[in-house]
Amino acid sequence: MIDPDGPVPLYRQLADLIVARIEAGELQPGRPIPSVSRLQQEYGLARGTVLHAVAVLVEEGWVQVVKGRGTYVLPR
Amino acid sequence: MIDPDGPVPLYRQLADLIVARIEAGELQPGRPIPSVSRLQQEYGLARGTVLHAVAVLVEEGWVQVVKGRGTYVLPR
DNA sequence: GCCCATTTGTACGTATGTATG
DNA sequence: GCATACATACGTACAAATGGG
Repeated sequence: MIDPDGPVPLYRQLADLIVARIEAGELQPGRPIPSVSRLQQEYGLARGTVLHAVAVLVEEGWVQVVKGRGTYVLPR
Repeated sequence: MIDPDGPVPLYRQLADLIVARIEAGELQPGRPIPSVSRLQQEYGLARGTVLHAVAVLVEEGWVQVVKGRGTYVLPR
């Protein structure tokens, strides 16, 4: 899934992966994506790296973050 | 503010700048200086460079670092 | 109102790889 | 070779918001 040795930064790879899961319909609008801790475990990444990926997704309009609750997929 | 082309290393320039802000009373004893991320943004520097500058300030007795909280101006 | 678990936000410490002068 | 600087990444710690019991 994620290639730690490739030229693409891990946070970018993770962001792309989540987008793919959204586009595949696995993660649906209005529903939360896995929590930061969950993503950390799932992909074996550090917290900072996951947060970086989420920040990218917010910037690109894929998700919306609600502090204390979760990160939600936006409608398209 | 900071001159990337001058002979003075950026971390040294930043350290001097923060000292100036302390001496001007803008940053007060017992209060935190801007975070590493904040300083990165404010001055357009890399994380490592900011950390280097903070390390200099610690060495010179200007500030005290508290992990997870911030970097505080010491009383003089 | 109070505690507690969950979740996101912020922050510092350290390390590695790359590039430049 | 060395110092400087940037980007990335992991680790850890503390803070704030939410929701359930």
